[in-house]
Amino acid sequence: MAAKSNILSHSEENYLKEIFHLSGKDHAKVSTNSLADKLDSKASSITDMLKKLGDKKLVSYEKYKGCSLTAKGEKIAIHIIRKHRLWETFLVNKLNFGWDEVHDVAEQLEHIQSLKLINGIDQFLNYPKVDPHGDPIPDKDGNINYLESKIKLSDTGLNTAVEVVQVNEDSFALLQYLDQIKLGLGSRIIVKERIAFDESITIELNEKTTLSLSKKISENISVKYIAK
Amino acid sequence: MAAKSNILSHSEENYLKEIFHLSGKDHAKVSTNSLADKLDSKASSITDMLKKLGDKKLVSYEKYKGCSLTAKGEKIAIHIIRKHRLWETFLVNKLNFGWDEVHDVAEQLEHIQSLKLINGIDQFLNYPKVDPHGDPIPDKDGNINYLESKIKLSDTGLNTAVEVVQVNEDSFALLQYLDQIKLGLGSRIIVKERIAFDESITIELNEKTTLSLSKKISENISVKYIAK
DNA sequence: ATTTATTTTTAGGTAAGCCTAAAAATAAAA
DNA sequence: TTTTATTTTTAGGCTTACCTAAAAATAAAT
Repeated sequence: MAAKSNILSHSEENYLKEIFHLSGKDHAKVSTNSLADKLDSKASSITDMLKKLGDKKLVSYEKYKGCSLTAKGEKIAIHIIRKHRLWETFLVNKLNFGWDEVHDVAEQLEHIQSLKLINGIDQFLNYPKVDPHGDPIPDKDGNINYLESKIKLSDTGLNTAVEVVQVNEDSFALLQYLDQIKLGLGSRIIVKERIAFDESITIELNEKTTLSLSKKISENISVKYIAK
Repeated sequence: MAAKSNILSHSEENYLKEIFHLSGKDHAKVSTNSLADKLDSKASSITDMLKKLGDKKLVSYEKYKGCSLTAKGEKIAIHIIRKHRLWETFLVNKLNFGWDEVHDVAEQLEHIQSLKLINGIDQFLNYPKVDPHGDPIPDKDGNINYLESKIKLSDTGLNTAVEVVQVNEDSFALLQYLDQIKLGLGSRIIVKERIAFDESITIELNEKTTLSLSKKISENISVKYIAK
């Protein structure tokens, strides 16, 4: 019996990571098409890979029923996400990358195989809790400290002070725009008005600027309420 | 006509790097078998790849005549070596890796694609000139500052003070042994005796220890003469 | 100059990870 | 419930980067 290698390909790692993201906190089943979408490939390719990951016991997969991560698969997914977020933090904090410049590089760095390296980076950064977009960084045991009181800006009540705690890192264009209007983690916002027609909002930003944000933007920004 | 992608696979990059190393400063032709040896693969695989790299104009290749890098191929090879050595330096200087622990991780990191990243690391390290094994780090334009007066310990004259400037990074066992006997970059050595039978040498190390080194070890350590 | 040994190439095959097109299963609508 | 639409899977192909075994070219030895 050949010793199973235990080392996963970049592709396999990306599948696990994406299943984790799509599955969400409730560990919901993930459909073939949604994965194809996120991974920029075709449904038939997804089916192939899900079979393989199923055989390796990293994913629970039943034909036509979607998939979810096993404990083993989830552990690996979380470790990849840990690496991704630590590298992003390193790039921003130590090498002066902008928060809009880190994603692609981190997608490469997350596949580097070395516990000593990533734990070294963690220590070097003094064990950061969140990455430059406000996403929690799993610790070396895989624990993730979710901010419970996090709420989407699109769901925020009117005339209440909130603080930006997280933004979606997936869109380069969004991050660039937020940079431009000087909206970042820690920014203070009061939603002044919500327009029924398109669900856009008018906000007061950092006690200074007043501006309008589309629904699409406000859905990708998360905040927490703060004592005023 | 399809736009050629310009991005090389890890495998292609490894071939270029290895051809550069085997070719040496005189740009000698590299044989198929010597590459197969270094790359841990079979001659037939090498032939396949040399054809491909030849088509891409990264390598000059004529059947049965060996290969050498084109200007374009050499530029890429040097860039990969730059990345490898900068990462090794980062691991040792910033993350407290031992010089025997960095090779495998650097082999992975050297393939990360981002000029901003590697130039950022270079700056962060304050533009180091040599890596932890004493090998010169190419600058961002590809210039390599070879130490002209470098000489192998195996070729050093008797009773003359020399200083260790470089050791071969390829062997984990060698680096570990050197660590053990406390021989590192900057160590001072005087060769006291050379045994004709096996060409082993007896050295005085750091004005303290006296010990014997095999020919194989002394060939993998380079030194320069110093004023005593 | 032949013969022998070594090196290199060709021919044909494999596994991973993707693809398209067609078939099958499931979900939604009439 | 039957039809229609959507989702997912199967079947068969492609490319990359390997492999083995056999053939061809080159180098070394007699």
